[in-house]
Amino acid sequence: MSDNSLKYKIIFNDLRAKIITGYYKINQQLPLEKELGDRYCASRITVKKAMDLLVNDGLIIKRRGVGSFVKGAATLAVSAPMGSKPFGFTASHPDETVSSKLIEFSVVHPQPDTIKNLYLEETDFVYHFSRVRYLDKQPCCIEYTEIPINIIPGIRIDNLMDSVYRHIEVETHFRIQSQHQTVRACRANSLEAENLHIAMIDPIMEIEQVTYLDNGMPFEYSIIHYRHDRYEFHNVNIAS
Amino acid sequence: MSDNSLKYKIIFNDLRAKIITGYYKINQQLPLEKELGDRYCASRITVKKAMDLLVNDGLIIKRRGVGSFVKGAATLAVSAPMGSKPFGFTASHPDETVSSKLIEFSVVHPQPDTIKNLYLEETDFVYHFSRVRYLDKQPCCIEYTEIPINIIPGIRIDNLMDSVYRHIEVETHFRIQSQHQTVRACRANSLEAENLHIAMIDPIMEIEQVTYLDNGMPFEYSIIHYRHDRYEFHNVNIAS
DNA sequence: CAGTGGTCTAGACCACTCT
DNA sequence: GAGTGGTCTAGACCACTGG
Repeated sequence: MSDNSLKYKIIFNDLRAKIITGYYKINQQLPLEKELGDRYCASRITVKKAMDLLVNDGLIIKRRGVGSFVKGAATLAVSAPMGSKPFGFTASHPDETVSSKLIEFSVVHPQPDTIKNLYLEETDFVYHFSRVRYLDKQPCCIEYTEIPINIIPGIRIDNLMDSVYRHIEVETHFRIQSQHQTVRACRANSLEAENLHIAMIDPIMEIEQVTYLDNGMPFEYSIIHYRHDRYEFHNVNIAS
Repeated sequence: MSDNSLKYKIIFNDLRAKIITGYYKINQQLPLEKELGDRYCASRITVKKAMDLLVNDGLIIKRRGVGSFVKGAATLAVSAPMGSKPFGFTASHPDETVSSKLIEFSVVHPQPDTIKNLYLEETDFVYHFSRVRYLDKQPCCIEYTEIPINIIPGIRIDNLMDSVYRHIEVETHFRIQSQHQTVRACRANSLEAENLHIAMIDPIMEIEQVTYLDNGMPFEYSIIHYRHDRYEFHNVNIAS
């Protein structure tokens, strides 16, 4: 999966590292596509593909007739090395200690929002669970999740104390391919106030998300409520 | 600008419209890249480029050895037609009546966050203004903005009642090229509570953003506070 | 005018899925 | 084995920038 020996990924990762570490400085011009092609023994098209990915991540801009330049916000931009895009709470925090407290775990019929987003029937069954998630012992968010038992069978309590996504990728031959998210602000309820150690008037960042397997099937509907001081969402928009 | 006679944009827009209108239904297989190439008189590479853009927008998935399929969340996905990516409040709400109330407008030295994000000196001058923004007369958000006078000269009060971005694209030869955003939840202050017609305990969606011209220069630092019930943020993540 | 990146093609080969 | 999409190339032409 995600083979990093591909030329365009090698070039992307190499240029990305040189930008982030400051080898290429802000506003500095990058080598020309043709020259990078020679350097990496790649065609101009392959170099262009790698550099277009850097544009999408907000690290560089390209100006026709002029050249390519490191963007001002390069070090702040949302950019991960190719082949290591993280999905899920555990994978998103590799440098911190992730722990969980299980609030609820049952098998029930799906909620209306789950039915709608995962294309289920009222009579289907789903794993229904909620967890408080901690980073280095500090409460960070509460997740409310439903996963159909037909798609991902065999979830047990010990999976919930660890990473559910890891269980899925290990126990099935599927990979997690994509995630659609909606971000909102809302207020905490009493359960959240107690478990996240906040006041009920404190704001909450709500993420509503549907996660997809690599066969195109949506397998998870989840609402995540973050402490507002433990989460922010980064985004880059590029004109078409 | 953004020439829509390009083949890959035509193909992207056409397929996108057919997915959104339901001509291609959820989970339905799209025609093969080769067949679409014949149909649009384009090479397979050009068709692939258009379809990869659909993947990025969350409208389809591609499975090697199998084909391409309309994604479940296709109609909910974040996708705009090529050549019409909107930047700014006015352009993002073409179907509603946008109006503004000016709270403050002055020329001052930049705030520390502006200095840091736009690479200014303490001794530079910026336009400093804040506006309440209304959709169909309903208060929606407050924007707090600073723009260096050296980069975009000639902003006047009547520009602030309209779209500042439109003023920039009309009065300068620059285009707005990209925007880096950070999204958070926070609480309203008394000014916001009064102007947005909400309570001080109500949550707020905060967008902190830096906007770039097509020469790579950041020209605007802005904080936008939205009513939590008038804004949500959509996002699609694709594994690399 | 020379030189940049943008688009597009034809063709090749590979990795993968399904039967 | 047949057929899909993924990667990569060499080469062409175009649009744009700057001197």
